[in-house]
Amino acid sequence: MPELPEVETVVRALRGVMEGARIARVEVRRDGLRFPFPQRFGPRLEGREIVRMTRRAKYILATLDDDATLLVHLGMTGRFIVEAGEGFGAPGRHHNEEGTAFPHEHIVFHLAGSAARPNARPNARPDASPGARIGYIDPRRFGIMDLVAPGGLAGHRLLAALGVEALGPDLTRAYLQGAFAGKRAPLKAALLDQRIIAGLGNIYVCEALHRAGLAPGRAAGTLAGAGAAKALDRLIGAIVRTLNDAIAAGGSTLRDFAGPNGNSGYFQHDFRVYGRGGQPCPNLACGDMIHRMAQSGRSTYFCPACQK
DNA sequence: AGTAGAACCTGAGCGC
DNA sequence: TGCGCTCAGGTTCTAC
Repeated sequence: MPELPEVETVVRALRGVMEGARIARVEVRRDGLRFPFPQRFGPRLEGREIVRMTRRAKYILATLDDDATLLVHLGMTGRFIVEAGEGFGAPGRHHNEEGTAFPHEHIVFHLAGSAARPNARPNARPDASPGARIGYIDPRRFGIMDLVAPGGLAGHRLLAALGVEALGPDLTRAYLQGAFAGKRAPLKAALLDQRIIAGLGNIYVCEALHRAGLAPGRAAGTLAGAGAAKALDRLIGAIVRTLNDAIAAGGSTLRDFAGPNGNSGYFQHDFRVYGRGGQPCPNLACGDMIHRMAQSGRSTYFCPACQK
């Protein structure tokens, strides 16, 4: 579940449990995910308090009380499952009958009980997570976990190259005019490029392009000219509205994803084009069908009549 | 320089 | 039931 709205949903859910809590113990069950875990990953986390949970693009950032940062990317299939301290809730979710871990649970964070957190921040809920257990599950292991030294966040190789935050104040007409100028790459590819706008993924690019009435195959550079200012404004508005609507819906749930609280998002019911090849265009006046095509190896869904 | 395609992994779904 | 094929929310490296 890994585009910006899903990551934001996860951060909000984890914030209520982890912010102000202390990490008592970490189970590290393999050497790494997409990349190897840093040296002494678990021991360096143990005993630390999580001061703040934030998000940058699709990255989850947990600031620790020693100013180091735990950086997490969910890849394609990464997810967290939170269980409150009292035994194991939701039996069978990720433990089998013998109580052994789900095969793809690679990391488990055991938080200290509330009594062990005298320094909990005012906005932390002291009794929300008595010794909560937070498991990280990721079958395909495209996810990332790293521990960034104090002051090293801005220069981190994964964050340094990111473009403007999709829901941030820097996503402006002027910025995109500069970024798209002279680009012959398809608009779809330009929007997926995290170096330009950080946070969009395949689903929300398709959705935003349909809302904006712009064709995914159109050269990005054609939106950079002064004559395309209105179209560019439409695109920015569509991106922001699509993402905000998705966040409000708790993200999108494909297949069996459930959020950390066991809840699933429901924005997938609001998809206008994604996964709807062969179905009628949602624009009532249109009457055409949603088409599916491959762009740089990924599925693009669009309405050839509405999107120009 | 810029772009398609493969690669990294596993699981689900479908047709036969 | 089982096999083989395609596809999947992301990112990065290689080859034209």
